[in-house]
Amino acid sequence: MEKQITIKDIAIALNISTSTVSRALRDAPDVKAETKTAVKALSEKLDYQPNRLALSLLNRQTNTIGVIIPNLDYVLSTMVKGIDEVALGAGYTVMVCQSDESYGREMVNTKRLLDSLVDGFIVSVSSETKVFEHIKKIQDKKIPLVLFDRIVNNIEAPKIRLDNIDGGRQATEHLIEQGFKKIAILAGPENLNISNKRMEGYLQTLKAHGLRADKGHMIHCDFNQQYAYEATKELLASKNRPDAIFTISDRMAIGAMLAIKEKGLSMPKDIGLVGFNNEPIVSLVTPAISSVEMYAFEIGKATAKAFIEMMNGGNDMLDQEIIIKPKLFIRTSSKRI
Amino acid sequence: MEKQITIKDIAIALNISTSTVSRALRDAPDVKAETKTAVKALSEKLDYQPNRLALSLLNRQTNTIGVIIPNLDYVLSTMVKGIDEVALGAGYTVMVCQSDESYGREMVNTKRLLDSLVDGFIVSVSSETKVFEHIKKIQDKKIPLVLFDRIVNNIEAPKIRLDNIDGGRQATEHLIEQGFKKIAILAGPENLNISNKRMEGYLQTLKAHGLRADKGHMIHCDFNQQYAYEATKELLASKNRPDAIFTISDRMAIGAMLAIKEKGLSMPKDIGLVGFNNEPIVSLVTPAISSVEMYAFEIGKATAKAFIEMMNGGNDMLDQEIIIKPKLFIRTSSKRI
DNA sequence: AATATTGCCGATAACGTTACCGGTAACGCT
DNA sequence: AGCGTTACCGGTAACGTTATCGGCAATATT
Repeated sequence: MEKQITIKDIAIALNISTSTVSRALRDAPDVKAETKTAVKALSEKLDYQPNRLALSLLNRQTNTIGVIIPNLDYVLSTMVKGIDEVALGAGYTVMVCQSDESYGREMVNTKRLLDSLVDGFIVSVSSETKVFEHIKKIQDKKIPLVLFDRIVNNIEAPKIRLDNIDGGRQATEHLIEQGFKKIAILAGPENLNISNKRMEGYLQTLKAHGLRADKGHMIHCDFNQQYAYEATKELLASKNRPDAIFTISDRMAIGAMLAIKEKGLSMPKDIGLVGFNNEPIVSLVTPAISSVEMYAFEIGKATAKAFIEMMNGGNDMLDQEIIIKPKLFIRTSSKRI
Repeated sequence: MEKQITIKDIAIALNISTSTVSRALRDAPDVKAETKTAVKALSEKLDYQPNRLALSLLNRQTNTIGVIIPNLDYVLSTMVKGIDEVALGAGYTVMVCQSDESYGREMVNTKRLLDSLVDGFIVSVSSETKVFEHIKKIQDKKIPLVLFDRIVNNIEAPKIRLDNIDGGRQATEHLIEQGFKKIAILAGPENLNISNKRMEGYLQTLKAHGLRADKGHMIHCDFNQQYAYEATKELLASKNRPDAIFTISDRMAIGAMLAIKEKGLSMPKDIGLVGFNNEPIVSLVTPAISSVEMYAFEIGKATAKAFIEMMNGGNDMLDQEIIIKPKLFIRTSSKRI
């Protein structure tokens, strides 16, 4: 709010031109050593900081990345941390905007950042988003875009994501190995890609082992422990009660656990349980819950790296898809043998 | 990256001056209606968006708030959500930078945002920060600053925080009421204000009830469940074993719970436990943990409101301190009667 | 001695926008 | 007819910075 120190101030004080000040500060070869030291000394003394707005206007780049995410839960926070780390190292500042799982908010955020404020976008779409015009608008303006985690298939951009099918496969495979026969799945909203992929892995694995996928054992519910709790209560009350539950998030696993305990059933004897994300919490509850680690921090770092590579002219990356392999951590909740 | 549409393009296309285009777009009174409609139609067609950088350079304001926080845990995420909501409504964009509890990162982030990128700061300092020159620098430049949650006392700025003493008091009072006599406290790093205040409430309450505060029952440890777990193991092994533990965060409470269970002790019979933050998780573990709700979302909203008020010329707010009252939620882990 | 090269620096334009000043034409008033 | 008023619009400067060009000495080259 105070008047900023500018190169003009320094120029006037030293009775030289702003051009020379600018050159001296950037150590250009055609400035007398004497002048350079004088300029540097004074700018140090006045605590001169170049105005990044002016530079951005001139260079048409802000060194800022717009990150749009649906919320700040454990997984996404961790991913953002990874993005942050790499971006900072490469000289970028990160602007994080939460869409709060709302399509409207996502659009508003995109529009705001689009007004020449960011050099590019890193986006994970909200679960509510079904139309992608705002995303395509980014690309129409030829602004670099990288998608991560919750990706959109029919958009041509570098994509960094977990191998969700494999995650679903590992969880299901493990439950089958442990002797569970009637494995239910608690999935997320119906149009949520990551959820559907995990379910795909689940279905593939059941089929591969000649097991039938019971329609009543495939539940879609909101990404939320309360819903998971209620859905599990229903599952446990149904006449074809499952003997294991695979939930596509740890929050949901904990909701399920609550319902299981309430029913007086024990894990893993009566019911096996496997979650997803491998949040720290799963090893702190009793019984500790098996869960699929998705390496969120690594995904974040890989995303930022892909973004930076793209900024450095990697337009050949448009069809690249980096797929991180998950890994199941087996704990008490599902370990029978 | 693509050439942006500017008022110049519109001016040339309509064969008028940029000044007129600018006025037409802003509905200035001295533009012919005919011209206005032509300008608006064309700018609509070309999808013209004003360049915020140019505007910011001109007006010396970016409509951006720099938010600096130590990490993105549950509490801070929730606070950021509150800040976001209010800021967005007031036309501000929020730039969130994590310092990762590191003094160095905090300084770097502050410096970056200071380069004429943000109109003001909303800061929660890292637990590692003991020197506040970077914060004072913000004020030297007369840039609005609001502190929240982890505040710094000897800086004159609006402060929004929880009544941490009262939180510590409520937790301790409750444990005493339930008949616990030897109440230990697991606190955070020694220079962390919020931790010290909660401990102050704890000490005050013990004293008020004529209870002695055992030095060995006051543990400082890192803000982290692993450390809490180990600290609790030691506590339980000591000859003067406490009969209740108050931890200043829920993460620590869960670490403590692990150690208690491992030792084969039961809550609340052998040991009472109270946490802080009231994260959703505490009601999902067994036993459910009593915890002090700190209304993080409200604190976030109040912070952003104070910030905006300050931007609108409220320099009289410099000594204002908004203090949110916490509320203990009693659950099984501490309920004896 | 004439020319070329080098070292150093200043002026200008540009990035996109708006505030401010000024100008022109048409019209109304005396 | 002469003046002021109104409606509308254009030109310029400014925000802070750097790229580009050009200029002027001093030195080096032939």
